Amino acid sequence: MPAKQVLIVEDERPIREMIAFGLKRAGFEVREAEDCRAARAALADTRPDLVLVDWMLPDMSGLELTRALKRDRETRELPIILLTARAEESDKVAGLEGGADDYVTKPFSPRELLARINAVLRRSTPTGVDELIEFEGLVLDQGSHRVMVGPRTVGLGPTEYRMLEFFMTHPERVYTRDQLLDRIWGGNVYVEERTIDVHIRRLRKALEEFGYDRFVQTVRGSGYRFSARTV
Amino acid sequence: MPAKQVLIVEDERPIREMIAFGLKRAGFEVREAEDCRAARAALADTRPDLVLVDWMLPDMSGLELTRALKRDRETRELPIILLTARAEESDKVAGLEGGADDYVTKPFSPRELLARINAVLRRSTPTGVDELIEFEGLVLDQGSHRVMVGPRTVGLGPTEYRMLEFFMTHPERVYTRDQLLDRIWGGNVYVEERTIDVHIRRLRKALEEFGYDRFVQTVRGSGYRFSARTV
DNA sequence: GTACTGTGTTGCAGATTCGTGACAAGTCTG
DNA sequence: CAGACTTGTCACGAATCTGCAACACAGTAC
Repeated sequence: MPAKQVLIVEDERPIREMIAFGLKRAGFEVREAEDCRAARAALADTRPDLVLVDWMLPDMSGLELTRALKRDRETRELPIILLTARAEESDKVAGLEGGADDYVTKPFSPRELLARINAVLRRSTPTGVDELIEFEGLVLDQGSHRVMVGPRTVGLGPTEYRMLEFFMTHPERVYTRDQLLDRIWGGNVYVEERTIDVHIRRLRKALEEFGYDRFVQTVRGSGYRFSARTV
Repeated sequence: MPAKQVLIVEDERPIREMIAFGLKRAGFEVREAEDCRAARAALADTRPDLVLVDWMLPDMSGLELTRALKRDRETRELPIILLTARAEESDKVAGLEGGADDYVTKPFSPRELLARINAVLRRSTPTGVDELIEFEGLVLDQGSHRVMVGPRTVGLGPTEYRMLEFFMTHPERVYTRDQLLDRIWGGNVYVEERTIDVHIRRLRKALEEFGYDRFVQTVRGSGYRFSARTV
């Protein structure tokens, strides 16, 4: 079982680091964000397995962030735990109604926090990257998000590399060529949409060499999808 | 783009009709309900794209209705806009926490209402493709009937896909070929009405492959209806 | 029954979308 | 600079989708 990744959204640095320390010791991989903007940026990059959100944040309340994440299809499944101060506890109902999966009142013991996290993770369905990693021979180094195919990376150019990386972190979902350009080539580059097809082809070819066929699927009229399902 | 359907829940008839008039002029399809009970009945019949709820209603407060709708998995996704009188404005926070997507204070100009509606719809309705993805799979959560069409390559072309998508979101209701052309093909395309029949045939055929017969029903002289009832 | 209307079914040609190989320009390495 | 490697485009054929017409069948009115 690869390490679970937790994103901590908390503005007060000491608290944040304390939590991070505790989680790392418990075997979690930790990412940190000091406000909602940073959190969104982090989420756009990589999807963690769980998000810890402080109730009070400088730019947007944790509740609002929760609500926003639960509203977005992209992040709806993401388990969220709210951190609230005792005084704010009366708002816990609002917190849960906002879509949070659980809440923990400060001050809390590391043991309690861990218990909550594990409980929420157990509840949430793990059909995603992890499954992919374990199920298939492809190795996804969760830390640096480096994708390795077989003993050496062969036949994959940097672009196909990024493409595979993106697909592995966003499986089971169809992306239009437009979206792929956005998320793999990044922002404002002018590239023909059909170019995607060519890179898809190259990626497929490279994967085939290792017996990984049918992972990149075409959804006619829409785009492409990366799937571990045997179809 | 097919016309969006809005359900107005408002007990005072003049206000309700005024709003309805404005929305129709703006190209929306409008349904009306005078209280929460009627609203629920209407929702059981057909699911609109958005609901306008008055704060003060005879049988249940708009806030309660909002909360109830947001609590039910069936209607959770449904965007809701609350209509509040100026005096009630202090409750707006409660309204939003109850799950409403936006609120508008009376009196409001038609223009403002339209702006809010469009904003909410923009937020809640992803691009066509994304919507597809959401149904990719394919999941019809129709009450207790959960219908799934296997993963991709169901023999469904984009058009049949949109057709199924439309039917799934508007079940239990008869649509004429004319309406189907409007809402599935969108606005101004000249297509023979009989073409609908062909696509209906293809959709039926594809569904049959998965044992989902009799979902698409013919209403002779009128049109077609999609029903999840096993009849 | 007969005529008539509405719907089911099938085949097909044009249109659209995708897969694939080739290629020139660009980049990096030594 | 040569050579190896990447990368974006293009062109062409293959696969698929789409709307239509034509025919078959069912329901209805007389």
